[in-house]
Amino acid sequence: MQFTEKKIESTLRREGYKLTPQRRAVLNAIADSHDHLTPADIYDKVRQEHPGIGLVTVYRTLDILDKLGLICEVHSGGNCRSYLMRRPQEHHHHLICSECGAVADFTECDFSELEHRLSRDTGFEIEGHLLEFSGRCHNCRKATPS
Amino acid sequence: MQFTEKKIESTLRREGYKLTPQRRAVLNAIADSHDHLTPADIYDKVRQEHPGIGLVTVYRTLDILDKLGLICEVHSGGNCRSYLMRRPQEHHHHLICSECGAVADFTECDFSELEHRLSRDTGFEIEGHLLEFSGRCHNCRKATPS
DNA sequence: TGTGTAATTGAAAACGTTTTTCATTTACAC
DNA sequence: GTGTAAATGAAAAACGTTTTCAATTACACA
Ligand SMILES: [Mn+2]
Ligand SMILES: [Mn+2]
Ligand SMILES: [Zn+2]
Ligand SMILES: [Zn+2]
Repeated sequence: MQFTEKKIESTLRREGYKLTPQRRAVLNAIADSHDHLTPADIYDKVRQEHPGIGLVTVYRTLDILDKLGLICEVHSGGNCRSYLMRRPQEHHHHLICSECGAVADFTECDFSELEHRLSRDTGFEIEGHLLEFSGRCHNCRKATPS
Repeated sequence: MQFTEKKIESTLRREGYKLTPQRRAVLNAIADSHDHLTPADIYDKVRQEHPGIGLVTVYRTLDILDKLGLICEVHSGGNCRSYLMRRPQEHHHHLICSECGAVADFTECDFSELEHRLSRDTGFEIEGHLLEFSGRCHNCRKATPS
């Protein structure tokens, strides 16, 4: 923990970000929890020790920490829905371009083995799954080869 | 297409829902597109033929169609983030309880083969993936065995 | 083919989350 | 210490979504 925290602080500094008490507080809130915390969760936790912090600062700090790869953003259930016609036996998954948002479909996914194992290990009764790959699509690769 | 549409209309009726022009319009908007449409997308499309429809009605219709299993909701990128500390080499995935939201972690995922194939077929350069199982957790199963 | 009624609709307002704006404060290089 | 650019927080705007409620409408039934 302390190790990780030190490393994170030095990363911030190295990237030219100032190390403010607010950032430290957000960092600690996340580090102290083994759960996923929403921005609001983090705001609430941080305010206990640090009343007066602005929610805006929490958002800004999260953006930075995420951009630096120090925390990771989890795509949790909520307001990010889109819909499509359910066509029978058309279970499929997506490849999404991180640059332009282009979507390609694919259908391959065989999780029967993994589902058995997980079910046994966790007691969950598995009902469905979500599989998504992200990457750069053909067009974006041509446009800006990295 | 016509077939699917007819089936859907009869399903609505069978479940006691009235078949209004607005519902038909939302249905057609989704059926006509092979893309995922957000509620706002659908609203825009529907309004072309059916100005005066309320966005509220779109939302309500989507809820119903989803509940009946006629369309499916896709978890697309957007505003549903939560954060956790990125611990090195801790790439992992989630099992999420659809009833209480409990989360269990697991680490197994080997997509190297699939990634190769997808990359070849689609031209995407794959950078990452998201895998999530949903189901009912141990506690929820004990509480309400289905 | 009317008629009654419960379901459905849309305007408006409320809501929760995230972003923008801007004046004030602060970290830190010198 | 001092100067300066970066960071903060209050407030308001901007989202996407839900609630409320009076007016409208689909459809079962006479
Ligand atoms: Mn698709
Ligand atoms: Mn986890
Ligand atoms: Zn692209
Ligand atoms: Zn549960």
